Amino acid sequence: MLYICIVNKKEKILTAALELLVEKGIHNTPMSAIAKAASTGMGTIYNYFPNKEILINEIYLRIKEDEKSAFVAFDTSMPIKTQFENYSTSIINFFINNPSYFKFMEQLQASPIITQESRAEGNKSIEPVALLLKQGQQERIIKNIAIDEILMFIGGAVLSYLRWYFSQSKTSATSLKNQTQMVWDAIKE
Amino acid sequence: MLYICIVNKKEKILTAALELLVEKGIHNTPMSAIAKAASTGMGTIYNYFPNKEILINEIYLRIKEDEKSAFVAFDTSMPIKTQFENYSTSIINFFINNPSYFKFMEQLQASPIITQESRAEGNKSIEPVALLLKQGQQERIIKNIAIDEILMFIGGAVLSYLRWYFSQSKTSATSLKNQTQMVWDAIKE
Amino acid sequence: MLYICIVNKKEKILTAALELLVEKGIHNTPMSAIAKAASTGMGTIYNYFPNKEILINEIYLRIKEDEKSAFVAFDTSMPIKTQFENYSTSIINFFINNPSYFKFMEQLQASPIITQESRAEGNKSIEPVALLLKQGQQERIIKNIAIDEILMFIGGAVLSYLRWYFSQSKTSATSLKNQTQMVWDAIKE
Amino acid sequence: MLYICIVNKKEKILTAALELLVEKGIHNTPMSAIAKAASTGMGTIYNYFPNKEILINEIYLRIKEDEKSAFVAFDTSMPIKTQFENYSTSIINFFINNPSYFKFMEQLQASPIITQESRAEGNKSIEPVALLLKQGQQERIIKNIAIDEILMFIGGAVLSYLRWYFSQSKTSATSLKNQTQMVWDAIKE
DNA sequence: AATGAATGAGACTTCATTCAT
DNA sequence: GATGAATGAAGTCTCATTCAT
Repeated sequence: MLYICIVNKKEKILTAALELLVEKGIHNTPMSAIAKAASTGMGTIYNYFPNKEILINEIYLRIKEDEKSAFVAFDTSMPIKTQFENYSTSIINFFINNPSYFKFMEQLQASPIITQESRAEGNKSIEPVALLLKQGQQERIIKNIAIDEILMFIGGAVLSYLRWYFSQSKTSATSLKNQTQMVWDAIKE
Repeated sequence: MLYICIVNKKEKILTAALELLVEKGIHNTPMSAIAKAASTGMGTIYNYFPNKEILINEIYLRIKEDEKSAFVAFDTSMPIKTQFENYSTSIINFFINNPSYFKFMEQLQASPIITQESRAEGNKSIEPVALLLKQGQQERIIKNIAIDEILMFIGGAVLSYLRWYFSQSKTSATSLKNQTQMVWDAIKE
Repeated sequence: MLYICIVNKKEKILTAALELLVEKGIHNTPMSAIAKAASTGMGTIYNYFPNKEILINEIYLRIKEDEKSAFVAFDTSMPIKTQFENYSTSIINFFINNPSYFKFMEQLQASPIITQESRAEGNKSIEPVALLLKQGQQERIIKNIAIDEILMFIGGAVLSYLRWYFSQSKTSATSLKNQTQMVWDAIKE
Repeated sequence: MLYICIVNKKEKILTAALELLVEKGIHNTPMSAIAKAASTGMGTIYNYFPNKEILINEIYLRIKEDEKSAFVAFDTSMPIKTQFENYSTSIINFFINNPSYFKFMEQLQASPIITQESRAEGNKSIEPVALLLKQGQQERIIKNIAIDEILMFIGGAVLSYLRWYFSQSKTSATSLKNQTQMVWDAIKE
C-alpha cells in the first residue's frame, strides 16, 4: 500500500472518530462504530492508536495544531489592540468554521481523558497571545493582572461566545463585534 | 426506621455520588461504587432515583438550588455596580467554598445527560441578574448588547476564573478583585 | 383485626396476583406489584405465602378447586354420552366465564414452577371423569384405550378449543357443539 | 476463521440454548449459562442474536423449519385418510425423535416471547394440512367445521398425546395407533 | 498491514426476600 | 399481624481490546 494510503487511513479514522464523538458523545461512540464510519477494521484502529483514550487525545492535539496554524502570526507593526482583535476574531472564526472542533472541546474541556501532557502541549497555542499581553502590559495598555488569569479569562469568553453562537438559530452580524469589544474593555487598562 | 434516617439516606447517596463523580468522572463511577461510598445496597439507590441519569440531574438541581439560596437578594437601593459586584463575588465564593460543585458543573455543563428540563429549571437562578442588567441598560450603565449574550459572557467569565482559581496552588488575594473588575469593565457602557 | 378481614386479605392477594400474572406474565409481575394491587405491604404477602412459587401454586390449586366445585356431580341415571357432554360443556363454560383462569393455566401448564404435589392434587378433579370413562368402556361405549391416554386427549381438546375460542373476536354459537361432537366421536367406540 | 467454524458457532449456541431452555426453563437459563454450555464468550452470543428474546424466537423458527422439512409432501394419489394418518404419524414421530423440540414448544406455546411474526411464519407449516382438510370437506369425508377450529383441535390432540407419551415410562406400541384413530374419528364426517 | 469474530469484565438495573418498626 | 425500606445476588447487555487469519 502506498504511503499516501496509510496517511489517508489514519486521517480517515481521526475524521470519523471526531464526527461520531461530537454527534453521539464519547460514551455512545464505540470503537466498532468508528471503524465502520472510517471503513476500516477495528484492528486497524489499534494499529495506529494503542487505545481509545490515546485516539481521543490525538484528536485533541490535532485540533490544537489546526488552531495554531489557522492563526497567522501577529503583525507586530500594528497597534496591540488591532493585533488582539485580529487574534480574537480569527480564533472565533476558526471554531465557527469548524463546529465539530468546538463541540469536541466543549465535551472534553473538563474530562480526565485529556492527559496533562496533551493539555500542556495544547497550551502552547496561546503562547504568542501571552507575549502580546505581556507587551501590552509593559506599554500600560493591558491591565496589570497575572497573564495566566487574563488568558483564562479570554479563553472563557471565547468559549462562552461560541456556546451562545451555536445555541442561536440566527446570529446578528454585530454579536462578534460586541464580544470583541467586551473582551477588550475587560482587559485594557 | 425514623424519618430522619430516611432523609439521611437520600442525602448520603447524593453526597457520596457527588464526591465520586467529581473525583473519578461520570463514566468511572459505577452505581456500585456510589452504593459502597454511601454505605447502602445498590438497590437502595434505585429506591430514590429511578436511574443513574436522574440521580445526576438531581445533583445538578440541588447545586442550582443551593446556588440560588446562597445569593442574597439584590439590594435595589444600592448602585447597580455594587449590586453586580455583590452578585459576582457571592457566586464565585459559593463555588470556591464548594469545590466539588464547581467540578461537577465543569464536567456536566455540556453533557447531554443534563436534560432540557433541568437546564430550564437551573437557569431560573440567573433571572434576577438578567433583570439587573436590563435595568442597567435602561440607565445606560450597561452596554446595549443582547441580555443573553451578556449573561453567557458573565457565566463564561465566572467559570474560567474558577478554573484558574482551582488550578493555582496559591491564589493572590487580589485575583478575585481583578476578575470582578474585568467583568465589570467588559459589560459597562 | 377480625377474622373476616384476614380472610379477605389473603383472598385479595390471590385475586390481585392472578390478575397481574395473566396480564403481565409471571416474570413481569414483581411481588411489589402484587402487594400494591392488593393494597397490602409486601411483608404481608410473606405472612401468608412463604415465597412467590408457593403463592403461584396456591393460585393453581384454587383454580382446580373452583373447577371441581363448578362441575355438578354426574347424574348416573343419564346415558353416559349425556353425562360426558354435560361434563365437557360445563368445564369449557367454566373457563369461558373465568378467562383469567384459562390464561393462568395456559401460562403455567408446562412450567416447572407448578410442583408435582400441586399437579397430583389438581388431577383429582378429573377422577370422576376417569370413572365415567371406565364405566363407558365396560359398557363398550368408549374406546378401549388407556384411561390416562383418553383423559390427556380430552384435556388437550378442551385446552385447544379454549385457545381457539379466546383467539376469535366473534364465536359462532355452534362451535362448542362442534367441539363436543368431535371429542365424543374421538372417544366413542 | 473458516466459514465452517462460524456456522458451527451459531449452531452450537442454538443447540446449547435449546438444551438448557428445556432443561431449566427460560427464566432459569441466564445467557451466561448458554455461553458456557456453548463454550463461547457471552459477547459472542450477542454477535449472532441481538438479545435473548430473538435467540429464543430463532430457536422456535428453526424447529418449525425442521418440522416442515421432516414431513414429506402429501401423496395426493392416496386416500385422504391415509394422507392424514401419514401426516399425523410423521409429526408425532418428529417430536418423539426430538424430545427437546417438544419440551421447547410446550414451554413457549403460550408465551408472549414468541412474536406475532414468528407465529405467523411458524403457522405456514400447517398450510398443507389445511388444504387437505378442505379437500376432505368437499368430498364430505371431513366434518363441516371451520378449518381453524379443526386445526386447533388436531394441534391440541398432538400436543396432548406427546405430553402423555413423555410422561409415561413405558409406552405401548399401540398408543400412537389409538391416538391417530381418535383424531380421525373426531374429524371425519 | 488489515481484518473483525471472539472475548469477558463490568456496567446498569431488577426484584425476591428480610426485618426493624 | 402489618408494613415497606433496605438489601445484594443475579440478570441482560455493551464494548474495549486481542489475535488468528
